[in-house]
Amino acid sequence: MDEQYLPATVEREAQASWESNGTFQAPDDASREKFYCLSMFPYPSGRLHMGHVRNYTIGDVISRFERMRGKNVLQPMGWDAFGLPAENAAMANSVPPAQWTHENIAYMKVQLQSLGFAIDWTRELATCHPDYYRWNQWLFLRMLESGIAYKKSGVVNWDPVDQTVLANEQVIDGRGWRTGAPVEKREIPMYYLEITRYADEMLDALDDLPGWPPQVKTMQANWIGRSHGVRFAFPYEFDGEAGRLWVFTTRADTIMGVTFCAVAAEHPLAERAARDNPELAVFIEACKQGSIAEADIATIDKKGMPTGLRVDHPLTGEPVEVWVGNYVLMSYGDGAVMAVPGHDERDFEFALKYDLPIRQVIDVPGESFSDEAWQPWYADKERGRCVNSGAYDGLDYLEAVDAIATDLAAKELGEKRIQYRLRDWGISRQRYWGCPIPIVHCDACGDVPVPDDQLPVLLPDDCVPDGHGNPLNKRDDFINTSCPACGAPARRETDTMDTFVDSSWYYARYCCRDNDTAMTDKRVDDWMPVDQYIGGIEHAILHLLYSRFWTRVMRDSGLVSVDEPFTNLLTQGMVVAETYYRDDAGRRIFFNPADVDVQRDDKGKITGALANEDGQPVTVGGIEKMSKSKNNGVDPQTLVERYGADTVRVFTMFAAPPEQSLEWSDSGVEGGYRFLKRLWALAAAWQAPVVLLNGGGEVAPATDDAARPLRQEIHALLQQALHDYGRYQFNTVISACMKLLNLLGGLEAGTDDWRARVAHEGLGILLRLLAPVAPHFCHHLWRELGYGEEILDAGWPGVDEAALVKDEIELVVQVNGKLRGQIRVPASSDREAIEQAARDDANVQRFTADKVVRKVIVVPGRLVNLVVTDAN
RNA sequence: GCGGACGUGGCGGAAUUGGUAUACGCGCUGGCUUUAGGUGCCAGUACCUCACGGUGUGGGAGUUCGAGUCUCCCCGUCCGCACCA
Repeated sequence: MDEQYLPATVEREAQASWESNGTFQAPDDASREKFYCLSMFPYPSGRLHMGHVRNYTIGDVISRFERMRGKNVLQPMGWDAFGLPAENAAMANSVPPAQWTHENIAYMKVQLQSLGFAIDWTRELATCHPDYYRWNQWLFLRMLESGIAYKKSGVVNWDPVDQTVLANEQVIDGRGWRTGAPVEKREIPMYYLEITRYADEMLDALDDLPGWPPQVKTMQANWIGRSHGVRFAFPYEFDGEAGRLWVFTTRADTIMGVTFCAVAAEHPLAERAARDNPELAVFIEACKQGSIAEADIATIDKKGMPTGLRVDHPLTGEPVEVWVGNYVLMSYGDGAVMAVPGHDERDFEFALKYDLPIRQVIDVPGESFSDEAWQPWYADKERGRCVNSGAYDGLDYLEAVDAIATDLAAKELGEKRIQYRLRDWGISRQRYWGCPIPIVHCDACGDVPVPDDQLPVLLPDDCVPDGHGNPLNKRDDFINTSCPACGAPARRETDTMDTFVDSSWYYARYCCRDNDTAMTDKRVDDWMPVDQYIGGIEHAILHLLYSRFWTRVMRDSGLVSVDEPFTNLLTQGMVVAETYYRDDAGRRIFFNPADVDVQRDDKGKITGALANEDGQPVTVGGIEKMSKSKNNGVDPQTLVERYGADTVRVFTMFAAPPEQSLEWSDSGVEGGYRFLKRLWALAAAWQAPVVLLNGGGEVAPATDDAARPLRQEIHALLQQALHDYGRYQFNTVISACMKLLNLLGGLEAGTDDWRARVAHEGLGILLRLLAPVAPHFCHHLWRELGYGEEILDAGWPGVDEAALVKDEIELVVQVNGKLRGQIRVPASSDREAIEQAARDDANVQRFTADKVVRKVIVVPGRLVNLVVTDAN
């Protein structure tokens, strides 16, 4: 074998071998134990970034690990190929999004292959392909039939200059990103999916997902936001016209503290009041400025204006002023809220600002009410009792809510109600590069679904967006069609679907990608659910919730038999790196980490950095997520070319556990490379004796006494590595591999038989442990040293329990919890013997001599703690 | 604003889940090898102290024989918020 580790050669050969043997094609064989390992598919943005490399390396390590444990592993890959960036690139380069997307896919596929991922490429799919998106359309039509899909008006960001709908991302500080014009909210008709129909089921099912991180489940539960409360109405009569202002509250017990109501700017009452109140009309118009993003709405200055209208308190009949509030959302509940400034912080601030009355109606133990000192204390449901509330005085939360709901119901003005924060999913996008919504608009028949036999509605692939609306609207060949119902000339819907639709079921399609007559088939049930799903924490809510919803819709349509798509979920951390910059005439210029030289003091502490181009200092700007704007990204391609894929994989897995953020470090990569080179050198040095042993059939482990301590350590490290593989903590797996190498490093394998056997056993274990992480490297050495043909099929190493047995154990001795000594005792020692040995230790006696031992704690295998006090 | 995380040497991180804090790697210091080296190898490296010993896991309190780990309060950083994917 080569004395030198040449990654390019090793990796080329290994990849060619896997390719020609079809090693990673997962057979549809339901008789074998399956493992479906899935990483979130990439958006084909152009080149792989380190976040992709990390995501797919984690998935690949798990796939190879499960395969070596004997499972039939499916690891597919595809492309989330519709989306906004392709339209932006089209505008910048005058290239159709389709062409740009396909070129990116071709390039990134080569990159993925160069990293040696164990992917079954025969199942590759792209969501922009008609074979895929036709099933989006087909299932959408089923949802229309079942009523899950429906049409209603929704609010979008509108750029009045470009006359186009903007994504939240395209709104910067309330203005359109290209025009700088203040963005307006505009209502348009859209299609919605009734995800709220599954709100209860999806919420309750979270308890049955033990393989999901608790924080993700908490986030989903909060997002669904099931709350128990009362929906009730304030009756009114204006100019002889009677009506009801409906609101929802979870704090019906505070209803007697209502001092005003607030409605959204789009609320009918606001519009009515504005008819003869120009000032209010101006205010309402102002409220309609700005983006629809909830984060923006929630952080704006809370402003309001009185409508001059008064409604009646449903229980007391007192008049209650109605205000318009810019913080009230029309899309949530009924677009109106009751305000109880005495017991709600936001209402309290609003009341102070506009000098509205504040009334205490809940007793707050230990707090006294006064206008100056009152802190709006959101009375604890367990403790607060009603005061100043007439008939409800003295009732606790539950009693008060019951009594008030009963009284409201008697007047037919309200009832208890369960409400969700979750809103139905609006899927219409006024964009070109997406899946067409299969609807035809006919003057006579209205909105007519496209019949199944006319699917797919093909998206023209040669449009070039120009930033002024959806280019499909200018494509007569797309728009003009005939009505499927009456045959008259009609127009196609030009809205496309949210790209979250595409990503809501791709995991199922991998299982039956070649089926051109049905969305799913039996093979989907054989592979599903996904055993391990891996992706960024940023998808914790939306993508995962939509996928859980879509799976249930498919289940209820008889397309899959599972309830949940993903049994286990791993949310990987971000890839971050140091930033470097200079401020130049008000502009901040960022330097790539590869283009600066870091300065350190004698202790290795960073003192500054110099730019390579001119040797002048740059500012060290802190650790940030790798991004184009901060120019702190590292190109995986360059690294693979310099060090090989295995080194990149080793570093990526070693630098941090999968869930934590991973900080980039050039010297850390060097460390990974050094490790592989040292291991290679060891294998080269041991080649002769190991190959000799492997040539003679089954190799028995060394039984000599001299081998015992080494074998004990080898198997202890193996045990730790197996434990950490089991919990997917790969950084400590690699740590164990490094320790194994350090341990084996001093062994002269060629000098006698027991050393050769220990070397053979240790190296065999090490190569298999490392194989999922550095697959090309281990594949190569496994063959070179004669262990066998394919390390993937070599079987997973197991701990030799007999080798772990120790004659003597070490224990530490504490006195009052402080470390005072170490003792060695026979492993068979009982509690008394251990305690006596601890008391006898010379250094321990220094600290116990003039004290009284009150208590002795013996933790087997770990420590002895002597609790002492002064003699008196 | 709401929701969810995180905080340990100069740095990334470890701590078998309440039991020796800092494993492994990087960096740094010193030495050896090499024609040379940005290669390789060896040793040292939390802080204070000559030492005995003491201190130390963002800050403050608490539970415990024992807390990085559990509880409460505070500070800081990061992620998501429905049209980025």
